[in-house]
Amino acid sequence: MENYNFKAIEKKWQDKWEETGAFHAETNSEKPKYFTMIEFPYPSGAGLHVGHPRSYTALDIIARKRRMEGYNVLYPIGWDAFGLPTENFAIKNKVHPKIVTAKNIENFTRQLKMLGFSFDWSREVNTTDPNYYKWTQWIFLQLFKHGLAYKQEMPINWCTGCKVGLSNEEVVSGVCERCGSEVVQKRKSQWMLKITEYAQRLIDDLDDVNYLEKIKTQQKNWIGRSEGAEVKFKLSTGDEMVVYTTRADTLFGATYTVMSPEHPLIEKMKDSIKNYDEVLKYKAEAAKKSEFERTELAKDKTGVKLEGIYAVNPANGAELPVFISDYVLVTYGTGAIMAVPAHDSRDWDFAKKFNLPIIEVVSGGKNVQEEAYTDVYKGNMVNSEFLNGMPVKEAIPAMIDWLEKQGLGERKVNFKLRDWVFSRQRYWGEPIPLVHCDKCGWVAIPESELPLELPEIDTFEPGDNGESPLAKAYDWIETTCPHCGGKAQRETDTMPQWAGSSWYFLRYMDPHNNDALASKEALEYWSPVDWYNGGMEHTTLHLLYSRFWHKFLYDIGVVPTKEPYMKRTSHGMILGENNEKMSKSRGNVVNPDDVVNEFGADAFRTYEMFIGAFDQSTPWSQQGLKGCYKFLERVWNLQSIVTDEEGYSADLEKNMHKAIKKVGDDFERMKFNTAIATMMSLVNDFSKKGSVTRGEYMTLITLLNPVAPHMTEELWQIYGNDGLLSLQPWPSFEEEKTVDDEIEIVVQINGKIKDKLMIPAGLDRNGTQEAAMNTDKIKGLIEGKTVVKVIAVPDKLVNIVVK
RNA sequence: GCACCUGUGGCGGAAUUGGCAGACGCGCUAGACUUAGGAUCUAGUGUCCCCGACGUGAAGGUUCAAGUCCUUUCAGGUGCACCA
Repeated sequence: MENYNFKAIEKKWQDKWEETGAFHAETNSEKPKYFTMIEFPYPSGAGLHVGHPRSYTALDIIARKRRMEGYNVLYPIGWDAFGLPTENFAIKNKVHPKIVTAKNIENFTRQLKMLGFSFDWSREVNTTDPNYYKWTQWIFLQLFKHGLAYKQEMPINWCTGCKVGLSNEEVVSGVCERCGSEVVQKRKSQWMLKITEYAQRLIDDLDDVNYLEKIKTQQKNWIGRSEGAEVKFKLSTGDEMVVYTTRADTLFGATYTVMSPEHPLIEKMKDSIKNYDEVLKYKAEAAKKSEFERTELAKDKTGVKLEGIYAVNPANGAELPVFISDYVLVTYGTGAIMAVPAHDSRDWDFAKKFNLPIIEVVSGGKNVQEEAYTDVYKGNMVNSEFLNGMPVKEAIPAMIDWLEKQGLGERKVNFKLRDWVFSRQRYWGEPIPLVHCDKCGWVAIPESELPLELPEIDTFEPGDNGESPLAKAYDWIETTCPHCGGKAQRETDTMPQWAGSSWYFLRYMDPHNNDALASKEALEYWSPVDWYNGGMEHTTLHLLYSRFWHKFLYDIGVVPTKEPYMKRTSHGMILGENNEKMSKSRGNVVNPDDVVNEFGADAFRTYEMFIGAFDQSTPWSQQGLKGCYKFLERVWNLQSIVTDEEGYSADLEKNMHKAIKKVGDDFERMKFNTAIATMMSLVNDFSKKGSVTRGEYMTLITLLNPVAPHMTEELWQIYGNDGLLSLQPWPSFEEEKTVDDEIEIVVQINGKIKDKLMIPAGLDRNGTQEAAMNTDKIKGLIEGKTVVKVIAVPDKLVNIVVK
């Protein structure tokens, strides 16, 4: 027996798999299909993080098991390669992002290949490849043609130092994450996508998919559906102010109203507002505040009363003051509210600050002068005329019915979800394939001109005014209008990184197609993705955006399913040994190259799966890694005690069947750690016994193959088997052989364990009870006491209740 | 502030359904082999006044029986941030 030489073994089998195309998926094979997918990585300069392989190994195990179960498996890989870090690196080092990207991809490819994932490399996609982004642009054009893309003035985060637009993630405490300069809001005309049109469907169709419950919850919270009413308030100017409320029941408790500073009515009424100067000043201050400041000052409410104006409460005719305040958002509801300080804590804060009356209309809480009472499940209406005595849950619809009858308001559903800001003033993204013509406005370029490639430019820095670097590519910008043939200019904004990742799973189905994003045939065969695993950090935006695009593509007949992903799971983070997030600055980064070099890919994969509960974050441990290496070595060394016997030995037969069942089930439940623990126990059994039959050994390495594929392939070959172990059938078990003949049960007296005994498995309730009561120990313990009750659970325990 | 998740030995974690808490691994202790051991093998390892009792962040409750269910509470993490 040779020593376990992982370096030679791993290289050998990786080459073999590649030569034989072992993991290539075939469209329209006779076998049932299985499409399993991980989030394709952003090829950063830092290389692979030990967090990446956690997800990749997990679904590699699923993919490999499915192949062994006879499925035609698609387990693809690609690159989400547009994006800021690459562009920033390019600016700093004056290299073309294309070159940086190619280099990073090369490194990532080397690292992924060294880990032996069973990806179908022939289907590799790259979002920055013009043949790929041709179709990203094509989808955008369809959205544009269907009226789902529009241009609007939106504020962006603008770094005064770097002179670039920043994403929200790059703004830390109001300053630029990289240079520390002040970040201000700058208004820019931006492309928007109408995701809000799909809000309801994005909630409803969650019923049809198998996502982890917490993922569904996050999606729903993000979309933020609320049911309420729009209520019309007459103003003293004769204008009408519409407010949105979910608590129509509290209308009698409204003591003032608030409009957001940006509300259009303010300008309309400027002649009636006596303190308009003050109002303008407040508006200017609010506009200056960054999003960050507005939220930071959440508790300290500010505002200005509109002098000379009042609103009329439609319920009781009361005259209410009208304020403007930045705690009311122009983007949500109608941009105006009725304030009920007794039953809303924000209104309560504001009322206290401005000394406004607080009227209780729901009883059941503490003194509303001390604290707002917001519970909607307890309490009854008071001070509310026809609503008095009703519980809140009844009062809400009763009030809305009344408002509708009087023509004073109507039911209304609102969503927190906003339309998707789709423009980036950046170079390294997909060009938006539109031109602006003075005569025709925004016009789509003909689909035959796709892809619209990024122009070659020398400097990737954005302009001083925050335009895209493309704004300086004058030759590229100037073009003719496809509609009227006149002069026109190209759009210089590019798409966000979310674009390419919103549909990449479709491209995997048919990655080299030049006539469509994928053929009808491929889409029909492979859709939907059966199992998609990724980080919890992508479960809101990325998932929502790609579901939105997919629904749109479904509506226009491009894809055959409503939902892109049938099953979505998430993995936890791997932390540094010190229990902190891994980062260069904390000096706790583990490099996969080092691990593989020292212990091999199989040990790395095994440890990544053994490290802890898959969905939980957990710290790295070099010792734990060593333990897994030792386990593999023990499996390897079992060779010295293998017998010629083909089947299972009599004394270990049950263990074998149990293990096959347990390992298979655990893989499916993503309990990889306990699956490996089961195999470790099996190895312990063999060692203890001092021998293992060839049949047992072959089953063990087959079960272990998805986790440690290289070593098990080698052992498979050493034992004279033909073909790849990776393509052998998954071991089967017999249910009846997973049950022991005799089972140890526990005998309790008053819930405390007093005795244990072996009884035949499957013995009924009475038999179990009888056996338990008749041991000498138990007889002695219950002697002289009154047996009140006996609970017998077959195959488990007997509990004797005595007095 | 709101939502979601997690609290179990010295450590990572097990305990699919309410039914033997601590599987498996690490670490530690002792022994064997050895010139040597950061190698390998064997045995032990929740706590305690070691009979027996106590133990799953804390306090209550339901139950014959609770890590698991309910109520309250504390701590940590993640997401969202005045969404009316």
